[in-house]
Amino acid sequence: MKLLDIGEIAERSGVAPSALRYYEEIGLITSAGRKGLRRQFGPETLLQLSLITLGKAAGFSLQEIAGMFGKDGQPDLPRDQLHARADALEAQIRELTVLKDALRHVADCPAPSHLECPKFQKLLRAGSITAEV
Amino acid sequence: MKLLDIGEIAERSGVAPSALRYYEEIGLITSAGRKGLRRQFGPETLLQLSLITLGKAAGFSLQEIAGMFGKDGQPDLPRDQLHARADALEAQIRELTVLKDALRHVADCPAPSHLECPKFQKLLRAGSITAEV
DNA sequence: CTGCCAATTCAAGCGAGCTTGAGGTCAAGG
DNA sequence: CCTTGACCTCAAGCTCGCTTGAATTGGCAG
Repeated sequence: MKLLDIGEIAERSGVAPSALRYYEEIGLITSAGRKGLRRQFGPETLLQLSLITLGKAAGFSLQEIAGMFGKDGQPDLPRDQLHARADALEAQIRELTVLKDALRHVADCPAPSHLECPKFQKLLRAGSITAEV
Repeated sequence: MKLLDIGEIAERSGVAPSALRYYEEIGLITSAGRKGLRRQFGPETLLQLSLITLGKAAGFSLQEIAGMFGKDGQPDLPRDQLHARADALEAQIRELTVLKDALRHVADCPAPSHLECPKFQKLLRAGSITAEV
């Protein structure tokens, strides 16, 4: 099995070496061992980093991401909790869709004040996050 | 026009008063004026806060959110930039979908190591975030 | 008019997620 | 064998997004 050192991982994943060391420190990833002082990572680390990057973009904390996929990329969680996570993601996807539609609306609607535009308000309310206005 | 003071806004939006003051400080929202010392907010602030909350959940920084919708809830950006933002959101939605599917996969796939499961790898690669493994 | 209580300011502090810098080690190429 | 440079550790520092606390003000009910 071919091992990669931190610079290689950094370059191919786009994650800075300092960040990779930090991730290891908090137990989010694990190095396969050391060559001298140098950490050696297995290639699966690249896949894990894809997941981590993905999760971060989604607004999850590193702790939450660690909870979804253990250090080794295996889930620590029981199935139903994973599905619950997936459900939460679906909800978030719906919210993002609302935001996206809101943006498209403001880009296109000629109304003077979007916040007063009924269509716009309806969009937001569809997000179900809206406070009781 | 009915104005609300900060406590009312906080309660109805779920955003803490200290956070609201902070948002005003950084120019993300604007108060309609003061009654004595007390900030008074127009009801449209509640809608703005919905957008802000939405944007935060999506992983945007307050600066980025401010860029999408100006202080007054009106966009500062030209149409095409707004559409570009929306496009970026769509991309993010696709990524989230990948993450969601990945979670469902790990919940259901009986394979010993998901990172080695071809289906799983295909899922990740579909996210197009994956480094060249 | 009094007193309460919600609101104010301002400075300091906090947790997350890294980055930076100083000083040290060591694997590999010439 | 020697140099180079990528790696190491550890502590300190930084940005973001707030929260907390102390000291003060002032709107409003009684």
